[in-house]
Amino acid sequence: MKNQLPTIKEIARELNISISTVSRALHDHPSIGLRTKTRVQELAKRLQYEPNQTAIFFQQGKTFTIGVILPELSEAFFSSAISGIEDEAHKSNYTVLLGQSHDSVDKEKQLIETMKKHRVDGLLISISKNTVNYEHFEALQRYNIPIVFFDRIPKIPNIHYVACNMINGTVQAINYLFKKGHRVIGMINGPEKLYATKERLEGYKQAMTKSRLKYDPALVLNSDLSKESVCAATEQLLTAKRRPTAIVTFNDYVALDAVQQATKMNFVINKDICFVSYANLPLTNYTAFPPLASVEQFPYQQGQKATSTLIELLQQKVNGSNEIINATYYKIILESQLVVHEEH
Amino acid sequence: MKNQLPTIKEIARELNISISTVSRALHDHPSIGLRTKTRVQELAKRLQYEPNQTAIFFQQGKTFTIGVILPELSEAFFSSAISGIEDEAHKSNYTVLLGQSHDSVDKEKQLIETMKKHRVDGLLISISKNTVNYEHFEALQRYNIPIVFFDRIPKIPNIHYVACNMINGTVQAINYLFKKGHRVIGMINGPEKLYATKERLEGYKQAMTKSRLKYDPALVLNSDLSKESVCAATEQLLTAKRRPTAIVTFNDYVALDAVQQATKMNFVINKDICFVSYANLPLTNYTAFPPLASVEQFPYQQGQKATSTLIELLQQKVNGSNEIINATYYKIILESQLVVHEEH
DNA sequence: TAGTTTTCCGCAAGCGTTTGCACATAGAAT
DNA sequence: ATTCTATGTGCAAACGCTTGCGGAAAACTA
Repeated sequence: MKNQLPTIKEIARELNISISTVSRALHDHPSIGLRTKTRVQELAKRLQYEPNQTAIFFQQGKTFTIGVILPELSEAFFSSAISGIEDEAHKSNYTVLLGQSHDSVDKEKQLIETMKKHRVDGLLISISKNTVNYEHFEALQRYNIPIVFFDRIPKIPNIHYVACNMINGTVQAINYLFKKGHRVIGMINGPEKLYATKERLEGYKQAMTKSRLKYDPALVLNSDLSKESVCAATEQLLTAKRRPTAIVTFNDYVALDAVQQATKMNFVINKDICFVSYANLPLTNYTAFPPLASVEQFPYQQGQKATSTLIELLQQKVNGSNEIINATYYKIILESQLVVHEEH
Repeated sequence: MKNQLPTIKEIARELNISISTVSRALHDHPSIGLRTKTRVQELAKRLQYEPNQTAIFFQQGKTFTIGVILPELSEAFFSSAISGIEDEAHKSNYTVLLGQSHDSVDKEKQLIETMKKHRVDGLLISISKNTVNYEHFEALQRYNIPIVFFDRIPKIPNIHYVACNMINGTVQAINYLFKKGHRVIGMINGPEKLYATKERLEGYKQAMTKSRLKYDPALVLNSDLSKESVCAATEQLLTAKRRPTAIVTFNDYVALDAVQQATKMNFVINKDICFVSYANLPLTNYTAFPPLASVEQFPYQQGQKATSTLIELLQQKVNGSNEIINATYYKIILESQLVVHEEH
């Protein structure tokens, strides 16, 4: 009752042929006669033979597995992204090995070790927001494991990445508000060091100058995204002498907190003060005062694109001569897009 | 410039000892002299040697990988669950291979094939809501791959599972409403065939009879969770001659849709009509009229528990005599819990 | 000193597959 | 009949590692 799974060896024995013939027959190799080919295939089916992938992985030095490291699975953005990743990987018969860093650098390093051990063919990474040191990524070069970063990308030169251009989306957001007559527009931005924060600020500046409103630094506040800091920022903006009539917030959650705070301060939403944000989460359909518009960042598509890029990279590695120093790096920018919710 | 990774073979050659000695030295095997042990370990470190896991996987017939199949990663419940799974697996040095079925039976079958190919040690599954046939799970028995189902569990006898008892939570919900003075309590339930639906109904009946309110089938409506069907159900309940003053809804999203519909019909929420639901999503903090209370189902904990159970099962397989017919099946029930939001 | 134990290490098999190469058998061409 | 080409098939090595077993050298016992 060993219940051992059948191997090509058994098939070979039972048919009195060599294992190499069996292997080739199973792969439809041209140099195998039709007779034996069918005999083998039929017995294989009867025995419910399935190749032992671990043996093949080992033998081929390839696992058809891509590792994914991201900060937090339960965040809507990332769960959409991983969804796109998984779907895209599955199309090309790759599987997804998963790890979340919980925004901890240590965990991130550990995960990279694990991925390395598991000999993933490639890696998709969205870095932890505390990561400032990038050696652990570079170490992977030795192993010839390509990485494609997505969304949260490190600031080092020679990397592949997929990201969403927030500048453009921000410009659209400001222009939208401008067209609705707003002239004093505030911004509650994210943590200063984040790339995403910089891009939003950049977009803000561009749009303001283009609209011939001058850029007033007092109207742009950073927050660490906690409820407290958002409320504080909201209060500061709404009590300033140059009070904005509209505020662009770092994401939908920030917008919701800000709306709450503004309401508490007896401002009438969409009359005294309007909000526009990023993310376009489904929940905004249900809130009393959703942001007037949201900049959509297409997490699912980002995930898909990052995955297809990685897989392309992997194909190149197989086909091309091993040692072409691949001097070209993919830097893929998806455009963000303003989605307007209310039409009144 | 082959950039080949070092193997124990190289270490052996360089030190003029056998590979078995190297292997044992690396594993701190007692029968290796301290001298050679340190020599080996130092060279290994210098060469940045790392064992080739795929070789080990193959050799040991074990991958330290657990497969996870669930319907939809971007649903809040499942993204929390996977988060718990990943965290728990990581604690025991297991990795997570991921697949989402998108509630499609075919995809689910494919994924099981993939997982089988990858020789995962065990499987965690939350079945697609369309799955009625369970052969593809049973086929895994042959491979000695244990499965632990979680949350969405199939109706077959001999399985391991982790689930959340919704009966109790439902009873709590009804009692809560009862204490607040409600005597006519409606329910917008989910798709009829779902186990979760049955449990909620069961809890509803129990609580109603216990509170000496008789069970009125007209007050319980099923929905397919789409916005349309929820609105229809809401309308039907609110226009019935025996109109409920409170409604228990299948989950928070349903509650939000129902609230919208009720508002549209000029009912004043929390006065004319109250809502209680399941899930306790964070978004409910932000909505204008969140449900008064929510039954929390602890997805993260469910994920954790399912994972630790599976790992325990895997240990047993290793230790115990191979052929103990393990007649005991884990049937783990977490208790749901009512979380009250408003205190007025 | 001879026998006994302990300490340390190497040999080789085995895990399941793929694949370059040699080789056998057939029929075709000379 | 002899040489030549297809056409099939088998041999054996390789992938990197673990592990049972046997055996040499060193340490100890009497």
